[in-house]
This record gives sequence, C-alpha cells and structure tokens, in this order.
Amino acid sequence: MMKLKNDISDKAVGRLSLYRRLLQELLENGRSQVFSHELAIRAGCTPAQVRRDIMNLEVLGSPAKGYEIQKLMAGISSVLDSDAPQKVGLAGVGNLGRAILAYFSGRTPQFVITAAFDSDPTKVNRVIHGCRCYPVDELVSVVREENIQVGIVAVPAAEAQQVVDEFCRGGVLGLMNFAPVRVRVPVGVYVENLDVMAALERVAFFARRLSAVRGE
Amino acid sequence: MMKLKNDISDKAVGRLSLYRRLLQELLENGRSQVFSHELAIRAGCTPAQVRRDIMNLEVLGSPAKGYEIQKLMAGISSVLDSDAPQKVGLAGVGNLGRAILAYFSGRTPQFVITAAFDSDPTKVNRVIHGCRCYPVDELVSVVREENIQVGIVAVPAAEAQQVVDEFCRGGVLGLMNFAPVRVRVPVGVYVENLDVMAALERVAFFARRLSAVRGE
DNA sequence: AAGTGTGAACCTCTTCACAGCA
DNA sequence: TGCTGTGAAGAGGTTCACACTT
Repeated sequence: MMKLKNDISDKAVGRLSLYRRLLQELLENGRSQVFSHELAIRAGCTPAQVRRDIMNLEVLGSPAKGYEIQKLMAGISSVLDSDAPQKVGLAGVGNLGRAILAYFSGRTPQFVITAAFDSDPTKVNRVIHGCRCYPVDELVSVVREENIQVGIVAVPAAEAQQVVDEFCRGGVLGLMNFAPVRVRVPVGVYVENLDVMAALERVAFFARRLSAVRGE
Repeated sequence: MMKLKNDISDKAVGRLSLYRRLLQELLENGRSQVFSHELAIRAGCTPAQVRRDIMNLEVLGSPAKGYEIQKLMAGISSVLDSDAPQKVGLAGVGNLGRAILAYFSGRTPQFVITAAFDSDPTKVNRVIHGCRCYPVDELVSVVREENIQVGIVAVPAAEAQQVVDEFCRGGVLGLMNFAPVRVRVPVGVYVENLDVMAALERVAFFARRLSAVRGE
C-alpha cells in the first residue's frame, strides 16, 4: 500500500490558497522574493507555520534571499490545481448564488462555474454572470454530461439534501454546502460546510468573552 | 485570578449552534427527548463528541430517556446568547450583503442587523430586507450611537481593511470577514474569516485526492 | 547577523473505554 | 441492556529551538 504523496492537512491546504493570493499581490507590487516572516504577517500566522506549510511544496528558500515568489506560486499550483481547469456546478441562483457567480466569474483560471441550476422559471435558460442557468430537473444530466466534479449548494435548507443527492448521482467528487444543515453523502464524496450562522454565533460569543476579560 | 467559566473551544461553540438548530427541528417534529447518538448522526459527528459538548452546558441526561430537548436548548442559549439581542452592522450591500440580510432578517431573535452600509449612492437611505442602509461615511458614528458590537464585512478585498478599521473605531468587539484577505485589528477584537476561495480550493483538492484513492 | 529546514515538545481537540445508573 | 459522564489515551496541528547556510 503506497502512501499518498499528497498528505497535506485540511488547514494547510486552506493556508496555501491564501498564500497564493498574498504572493500574487506581492508580485504585482514588484517583489520577487519573500521571507517567511513577511508572509506570516500578511497571513496572520507565525513564520514557523509558513515554513512548515512550504515544506509541503518542493521549494527551497535561502537564508539570504528568502523564497522566490514565482517558485512558491508554481509549487502551490502544482499541489492545489488539477491539470485542467476544474468544472464547478452551482445550485441556487438567489442572492448568495449570484454573489458566488460574480466572485468566481473569470477571476479564477483553476475553477470555472460551468452550470448553474435553479427552480425559478424566471431564472432558467438565462445567462447570469457568464454562466448558463438550467432548471434543477436537469442537474443530474448536465453534471454528468459536462463532467462537473464539484458542486456548490446555495439553496434553502429544506432543499439542500435533495440537491446534494442529485449532485452525487451526477457524479461530483466534492461539495461546498452553504445551507445551514448537515447533508448525507455517499463515501468518496468530500463535503465542506460553510455554516454562516454558526460562524456568526462564534463571533458574538468570543467577542462577548473578550470584552468581559477586558472589562475585569 | 478567577478562571473564566466560559472556557469553551471555538469548534465546540460552532457545534452548539448547529445542535440548537437540529433540536429546534426535532421539537417541531413533536420530539421532547433525544439521545446523543441521534444528535450525532444529524450533526455528522460522534456520540462521544455530542456528550463532550453537552458537558459545557449545565444539563444532565438520563440513560433511559437521553436529554430533554427543552433543557438542552435552554442550556445552549444561556451559553451562546447575550442577555439582550446582539446588534450587528453589515458593510457592503452587494449580492453577498443582501444574501446575508435576507438570511438573518427576522429569523434570529439573538441577532439583529441594525444597520447596513454601502458607498453606492443608489443604495443608501433605502431600507433593504427591513434594514436601513447608511453611507459608509457614517459607519463609525452609527456603530457608536447604536452600540453595534459585531460587524460583518462583505465588501470587495480592496476596501476590507478600511471598513474594518472603521468598525473598530466605532467600537465593535467582533468581526466576520468575507473578504478574501486577512485584516489587522487591535487586540481585544475577535475576527472570524470566512474564506470562500480557500474553502473551494480545499473541496477541489480533497475531492481529487479521494477520487485518486478510489481509482487505484 | 539573520533566515531556513526540521526534530521534538507542546497543546488542543477527538475518540476510546468503562464505571455508574435507570 | 443500553445510555450517560468522564478520565485517559490518541490524533492532529502548532510552536519551539537549534543546527545549518549565506
């Protein structure tokens, strides 16, 4: 049983994504090298954390010059990106869905939102932010035909499980779920929940606690 | 130095928020008791995890009947909620901002989005999803006057730091940041980043890896 | 002198395992 | 018998500390 080479932790992958954006910004400001402590301050973590994360890439730095930004970005891409741009399907073209479409529209070479789905007849068969909107009935067939591998769930809680089931029947490998519920998926499908309600409750809780500490 | 009673972990707070929603649903289905394994399956975690989390509340279950749902919900509320409904300010009334307004509008007694802010003159001084929209220039003063304690940042990356600075000058204790950058805040302010880009990259990465394992 | 690469310590969160109980 | 409550073990992630490099 060969051990997978890509044994990078969940959190590390998220940080690599962030580093890449920070590096892009540095590059645009004319920089070509960077030290771990510079990236750390921008990413809000420690220099040791940055160096650990870079150990996941096949990139070496030098004590004198730090890391070459181009090499770091190439290293991150070779880990995070697949060979071809990855096709993404979006279920739910409400405010959130449109925000997601606008956000990814054209800006990300590694992802293309290939198809959107909605049950509202006034939305289907229109093109929104450059993306064709299909009726949900066609979700399974479009996902299968287009070979869409990642699904984004931006529908109300009550419809989430059904949409997830259809994405899975269409053959997606991963799902990003914005609905405030937990969904069931077959083994072999990866789910990431973005629970905004829980996040806001965390903020409120820790904000209150911090202020209590300050006030004492 | 008295130890704080509320020493609950970040993740536990997020799960308590989820449990509360699941319990509400059970209650609506006529249930009055629940076992840890039932909650676990709905929350996507283990029964042991659920019981650990419940140890943070002052609620006891019985081996025969499990936990009383009403008591659990009261316990969660006494930990998560502040005495009065918490006031929240929202910066950025684009698609994402409107989705957030729609989502929290009226549905959550513990949070009220009291004020929204935008720089677009066609949006200011209108009422959107029941929330008054002010010009960003007034952010600091409105936040201060209304005693808003939590800020949501739903503006483009380039404007995020400025909006955060203003929220902090207005005196917020916590921030939820949807912009794809890390922001600097004074000590005593809690920040939660919801990095959608990083989340999508995680999904794509682990989906690809799962499928590689399956395919071998 | 200052920064990288990394073994080891540390810390946090999760799961196990079992005593106690209805 | 089957579940709760929890000490203890385990897993995972972060930080320390230092040899090595320029």
